[in-house]
Amino acid sequence: MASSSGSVEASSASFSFASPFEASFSDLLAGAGEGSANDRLTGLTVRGFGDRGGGGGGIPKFKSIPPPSLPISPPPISPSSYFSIPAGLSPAELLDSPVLLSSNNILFSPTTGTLPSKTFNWRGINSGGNDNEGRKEENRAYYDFSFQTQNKPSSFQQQRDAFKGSQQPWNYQEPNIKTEIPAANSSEMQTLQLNTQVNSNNNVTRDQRKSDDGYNWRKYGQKQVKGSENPRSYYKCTFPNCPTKKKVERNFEGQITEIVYKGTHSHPKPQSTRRNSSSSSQQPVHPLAIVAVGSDASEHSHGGRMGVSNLDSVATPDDSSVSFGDEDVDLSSHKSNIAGDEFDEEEPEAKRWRREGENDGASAAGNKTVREPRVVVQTASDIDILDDGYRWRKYGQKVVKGNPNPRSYYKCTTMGCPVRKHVERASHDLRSVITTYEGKHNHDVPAARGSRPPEDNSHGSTTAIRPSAISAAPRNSLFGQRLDANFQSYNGSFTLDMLSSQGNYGGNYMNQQQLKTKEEPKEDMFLESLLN
DNA sequence: TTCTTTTGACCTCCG
DNA sequence: GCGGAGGTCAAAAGA
Repeated sequence: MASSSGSVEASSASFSFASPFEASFSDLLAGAGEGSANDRLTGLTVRGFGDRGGGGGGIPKFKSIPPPSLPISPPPISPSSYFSIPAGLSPAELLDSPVLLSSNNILFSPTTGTLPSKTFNWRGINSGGNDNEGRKEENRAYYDFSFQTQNKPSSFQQQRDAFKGSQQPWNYQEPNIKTEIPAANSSEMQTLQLNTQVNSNNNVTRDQRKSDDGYNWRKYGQKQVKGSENPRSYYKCTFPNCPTKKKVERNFEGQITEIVYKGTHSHPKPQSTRRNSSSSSQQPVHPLAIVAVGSDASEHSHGGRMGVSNLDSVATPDDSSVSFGDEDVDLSSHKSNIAGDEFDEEEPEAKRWRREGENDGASAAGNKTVREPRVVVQTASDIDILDDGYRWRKYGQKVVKGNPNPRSYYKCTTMGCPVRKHVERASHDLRSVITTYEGKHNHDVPAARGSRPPEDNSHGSTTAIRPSAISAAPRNSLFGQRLDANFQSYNGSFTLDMLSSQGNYGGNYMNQQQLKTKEEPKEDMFLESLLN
């Protein structure tokens, strides 16, 4: 697959945003290309969705997630947010929509634990930035973002201009974070990599390596795992007696596609002054990378394999105290027959998925569904990675044990595709979103954003929820609140341009709750049972 | 000199 | 018991 890479080096920050408008990518490049060699985009990573197993219909590698508890300062419910909900779009519906889960694709490194103290200086991207000013507005950084919806012609261009302009006091001073701009076309994921670090390429000099998560890691192994073209690196926390490990997978460009943490740090985060070791920490992270957070329950009983079969303990780079016990993420608790699936109530869901996932390549042919669980824990700032390029339809919602937050169930709208996912806010941190993927897509990423999925044409009653509809918006932690009832308190001027201009997703979204698909009585019943 | 990364070999688990 | 796959070790190399 042809690819090019480039990066934007801003004065102090790198950023990423997802562009649902792949057609305008060249525009972005052209626009961003203005400036010095170091300031211009030097790389547009065009990369297909990595599909595990090498098959054409692999699960998209939107697998990066920040560790469960990035020390992101909980955003105040800021009424100052320039956020407005388009007419006809109720906040409640908005809250439920995965569309909102893709506010943007500024993907902070999953291992970055310093987010809270950082500000993102959007101005700096093109104007050279004003750190002082950026800092002043740090508190507003997540909210003072707005973009207009009225002018539709070239949303992407507008976004580009918006980035270039100085209208977004959206500050984030994380000099080392590489961000990417994913977009999708019919069969691949395009990633615009915006590297604001000193280096213009993907390589990071050793001196610049700084553990994003604040911890120090030592690489102790690397393997080429079966079913993945990406090598997997193994890291241990260098702190004495700390059992924490992590696995990092990178694509051929060195971008992190997956991070799996195992264990819990037995120590506080080291001071950042010292040199850190993790080479992965400064590597670009695929915007859709999932930090498959999970650890094997057997961790302490034997030196068994790491895995995501259980979520007994999830080490987070940022907050080692956070763990996903059975009460937090009880994957085995819900035995509901979702959409007709027969769940083995005795078998942990993730484990079951994993087991079934070993039967490769059966889903599309109507055989046993190939399932590859991907538990994604995201902070609100990273929820945009839910923009996986696929289209989802909500078919259920329920509150599961251990988490007062409702879990939304979504199904890939592509006909015959068995993939489902459910999304819920972490009970321990409302700003974290846990997404679990089930199955592998047996099709390419849907075509151009803005176009309606086939189901839309064939089934008038079916509404595709386009998670990426507004993904081009700069990350705004406001989105982190969108699932909260307090979301309605936002009365800013944020308008969902893409919602209205890109395939009428706003409208689709608005109706998602209403548009129960007729062809899925089971799901309706399921939902009803949940609501009762 | 120290620390980190690389990499082949070995170990462990599981079907 | 065997083989495959993933995880870990540890010597060598590199920064």
